[in-house]
Amino acid sequence: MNDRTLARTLTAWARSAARALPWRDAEPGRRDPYRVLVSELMLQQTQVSRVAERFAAFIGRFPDVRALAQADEADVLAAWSGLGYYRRARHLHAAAKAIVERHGGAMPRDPAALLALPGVGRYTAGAVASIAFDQPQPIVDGNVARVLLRLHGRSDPPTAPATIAWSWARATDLVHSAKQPGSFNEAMMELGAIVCTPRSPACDSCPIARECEAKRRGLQDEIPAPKPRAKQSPLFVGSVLAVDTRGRRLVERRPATGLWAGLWQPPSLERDDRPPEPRDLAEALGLSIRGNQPAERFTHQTTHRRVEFGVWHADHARAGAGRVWRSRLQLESLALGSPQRRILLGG
DNA sequence: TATACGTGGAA
DNA sequence: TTTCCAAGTAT
Repeated sequence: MNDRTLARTLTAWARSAARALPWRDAEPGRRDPYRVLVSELMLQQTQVSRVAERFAAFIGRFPDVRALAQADEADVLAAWSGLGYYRRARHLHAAAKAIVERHGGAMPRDPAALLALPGVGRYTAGAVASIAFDQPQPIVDGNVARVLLRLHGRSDPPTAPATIAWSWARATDLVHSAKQPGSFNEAMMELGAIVCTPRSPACDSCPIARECEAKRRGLQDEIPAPKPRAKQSPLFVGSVLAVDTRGRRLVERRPATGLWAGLWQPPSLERDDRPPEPRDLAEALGLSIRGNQPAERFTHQTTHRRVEFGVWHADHARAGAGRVWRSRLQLESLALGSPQRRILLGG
C-alpha cells in the first residue's frame, strides 16, 4: 500500500470511527482556529478525557481570542485550575495577546508565525496549520509516533533524536500524500488513541493492520519501548489551614517559579529532606499551630516530585504580609493546584 | 541535551 | 497499592 492509499484509508476510517469531542465542531481543516489553539494547548501531555470535561467551560468564559487577550491572567489561571502544567495557561494567554497585537486578532496561517507564538512548538504549529487551515503540515505526538514505529516495525528507542527525526520525516511524507491534511493528521492521532493504543492495541479493528510490520512480527506489544522514567525527588509540605469565624480560609501566593508557580495555597512551608515540624511551621509562618500531629496527611505525585503533604490547623491567624482571607465561593474562582484545592475546599 | 512542569484514571 | 502515563514546550 503506497502512502496515498494509506492516507486515504486512514482518513476514511476516521470519518466513521472518530469520537465526538467538544472541539470537533466542524470537519478537520475548517475548524475555528481559536478553538483549535485552545484545545491543542490543553491537550499537550494531557488525556482527552481530562480536556473534554473542561473545554466547554473555558470557551464559555473566553469565547474568542480577543476575550482571552483582554482577560486578567489570574482569571485564565483560575479557569485552568486542575488541568496541570499551568505555564500552558500563561502561554495561551500570551499567545492570544500576540495574535491580537501582531496579527490583528486573526490566527496566523504561516507555520513560522504560529511557531513564534508562546507555547506553540512544532507539534502545535502543525496541528493548528492542518486542523484549522488544512495545510499539509506534519504533526508527531505520542500517538503518531507510536503508530509510525509500529507500522514500520521500528524498535528504536522512541526518545532518541534519530527516531524522532525519522518520525517527523515520515509524517511529512504522509501528510503531503493526503488529500485532506487536517483529516489525515487527526486520523493518525485518533488511530493511536483508540486502536493503536500503548497497551493491548486493538489490531483486530485496525484499518491498516495488514500493512503493519510490528503486527506481522508479533511485536506490537514491544514497540515502542517504554520511555525512560523521570526521577522523582521527595518534597515535604506542611500546610496550615486557617479558618476564620465566617468560614473564610487564609491563602497566600506561591513563588513565581517552580511547582504550581504563582498559584495560591494555604500558608505552607516546604522542605526537601523531612516533614516540617509544628515548631518550624509556627516560626517560619508566624502562625499558632494546633496539635503535635498533622490533622491529615496525603501524597501527591507529579512527574518529578513525590509530594508529601501534612495539613495542620491554626489558631487565631490573621491576614497581612501577602496573606488574605477568601470565602469558599471566592476560592472556587482562584487559581489552585489540585492538592491545594483539596486542603482548602475538601477532597 | 537533560530537565522541569500536573493530573487522575487505568491496569 | 503502585506504576504508568497523555494530543509537548521552554530553558
